Amino acid sequence: MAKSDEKRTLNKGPWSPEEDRKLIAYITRYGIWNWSQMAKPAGLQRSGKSCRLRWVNYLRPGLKHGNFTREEVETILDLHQKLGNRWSVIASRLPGRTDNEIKNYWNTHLSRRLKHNLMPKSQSFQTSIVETEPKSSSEIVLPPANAPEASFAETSGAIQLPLPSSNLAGEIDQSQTFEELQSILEQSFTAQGSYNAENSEAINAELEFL
DNA sequence: AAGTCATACAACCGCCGGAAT
DNA sequence: TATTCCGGCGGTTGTATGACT
Repeated sequence: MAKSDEKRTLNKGPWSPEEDRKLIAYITRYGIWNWSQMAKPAGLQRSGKSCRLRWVNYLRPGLKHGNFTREEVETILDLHQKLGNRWSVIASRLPGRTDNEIKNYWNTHLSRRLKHNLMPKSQSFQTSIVETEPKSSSEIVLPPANAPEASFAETSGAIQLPLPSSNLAGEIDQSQTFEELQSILEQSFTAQGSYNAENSEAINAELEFL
């Protein structure tokens, strides 16, 4: 098929649970070797970029989703003040969070607040943070100080998953349930010595919605 | 209840830098 | 050295959902 035809037939938009499952299964079995070439053998009509984005931002084990903790928000504010829009650098300081997630959080929650507070950046954030119920959705609300702390387990970057030679390699097929995939992912992390309870929670969270 | 507006966030696009050839 | 390819980054858009009138 010509490249232009391939481009035309590529899926766009939201990922389906089935596509997620295929990507997880493929990466669990073969690891990450070349995004642009992985999609086809994985059975996905997606661009390599799309696959990479989906994995990095949502499927990768160890990711946290949901509300940012007070510590995380403070870290974002602090680092953004120092670094500007260097989201990937900021994300590297917030294990389990992605640059895209932080960027979205900034754009929807924090930047508007900055705009409304026509004060020097360094002061505006400190004084605009509220710790009670928000008066409007645009107001920054920090979690209580006793909220669970952010995990600092290292989770960023590509992971090394077992290759086909491992015992896990032959265990995945198209009819695999997510419970089974979850188990295999956990085994993958155990095998590489990076599995822990936080990974477990993250894997659960990732697979739950599927 | 229906229509409109605002918000949140998943995903895409274009660009850039580094590695490979 | 020049070219090509790939991965990564930041900006932006599209859409689903909730709030409001």
